[in-house]
Amino acid sequence: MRTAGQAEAPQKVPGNQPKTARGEATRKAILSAAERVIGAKGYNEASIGHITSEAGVAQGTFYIYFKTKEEVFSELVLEMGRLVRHTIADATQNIQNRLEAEKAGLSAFLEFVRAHPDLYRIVQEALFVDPEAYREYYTAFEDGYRAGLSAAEAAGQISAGDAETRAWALMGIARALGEQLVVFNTEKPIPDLVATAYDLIANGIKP
Amino acid sequence: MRTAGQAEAPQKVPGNQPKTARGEATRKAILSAAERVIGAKGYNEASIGHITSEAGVAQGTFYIYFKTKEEVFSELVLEMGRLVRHTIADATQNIQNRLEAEKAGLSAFLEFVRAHPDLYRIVQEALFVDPEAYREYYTAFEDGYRAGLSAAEAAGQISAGDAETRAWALMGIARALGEQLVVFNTEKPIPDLVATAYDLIANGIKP
DNA sequence: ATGAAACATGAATCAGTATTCATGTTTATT
DNA sequence: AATAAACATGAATACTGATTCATGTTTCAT
Repeated sequence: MRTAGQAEAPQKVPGNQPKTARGEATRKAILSAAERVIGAKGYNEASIGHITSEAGVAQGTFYIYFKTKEEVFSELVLEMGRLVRHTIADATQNIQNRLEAEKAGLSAFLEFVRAHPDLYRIVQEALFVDPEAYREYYTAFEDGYRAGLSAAEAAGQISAGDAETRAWALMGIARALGEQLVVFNTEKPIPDLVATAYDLIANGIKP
Repeated sequence: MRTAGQAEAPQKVPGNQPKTARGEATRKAILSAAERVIGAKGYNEASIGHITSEAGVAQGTFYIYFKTKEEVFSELVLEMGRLVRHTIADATQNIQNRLEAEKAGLSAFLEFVRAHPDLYRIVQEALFVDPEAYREYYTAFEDGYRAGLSAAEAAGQISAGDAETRAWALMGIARALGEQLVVFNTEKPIPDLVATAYDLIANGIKP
């Protein structure tokens, strides 16, 4: 475990790591069922019974792999964070110009959100179920974002301005548009959303 | 109703409207206690017992004024919506220039959020507890926002661009900065946040 | 002043559901 | 093929907490 290669937080030990292929598969099935069920019903309405029956295992099996209901939830939030950051990093890593990277990153984020609406809602709910995971999720983002903006400013690719506040504002834009897709089911195609947002981010709205 | 003047939604009948001054006071006490308790602990952790004891009344008294736990929650979300819209409308109504109005509105919003952190968290949680109230909250905002942007565009006060998407993006910025205050407890003074955000909104970040 | 409507009480009900556990079954190693 | 460790089961436990209700108390119109 602790996956050399990525090196994520080494703190808390998971309930139980599977030691055979069968166990591995069962754990994954439960995690994936939890994503769907919690994403759809919310944390409180989603019972262990719902999750295990969706996963096709007995109720007690859940506790072989997770200590508590909250633990599986936290794991989902962490996974969401890793996936999103990875997706965005992939989409932007070869782009030198910051403004172009901004556009590509936003687009990749929105595609991801549309493909994983459950994970999106789970992160929202983390504010109440697991506040620390929630803060970590956004703080990890903000760290990278701010660093990118500072570098771009130093390189003269963007104008001067407080990188931290800008990072939060830009994340807010992405989040709001993601919510359009997942919660409000807008008809607008992602490229249109990205185009409008990009124009706002690059040029502002002054005449 | 699309809000002529005040005229809020007349649809659903509340559990029970008080008919005496005493009842009025008790109902208000419960509602206010609910705001504090639910805001602090979240919907699920906040029990009726917590709320009534915070309000200084017996448990059964709750059900004289509210049919269910969910009903008091929904009422809080509605109240939050009314208050925020009212606050922003007040702060911007005498400002002709759209960009200036944007700045004043954002500032008023952030001050409000700082003064009512509980209400802010309650709206977030509505996505799971009462999704319809959540959508109404943001849709009501968006309606006004979009109309304002369209008018400003027609008047040549801002550049051309899709008003709906812009409205969502700008709301996203406000929301993200509000979260900075309430969830992440930033040290930055509100005027600094507003200044950075305003520069972004007006001019963008291109060099 | 008085009776009916409003309001208030808090103990009892009732249901849901997270978690545990005693008991089997499967897998991997020898 | 035998055995210990892993894995799986689902019924039983244990507890929480929303809602109800039978019984007072207060308010107010007459």
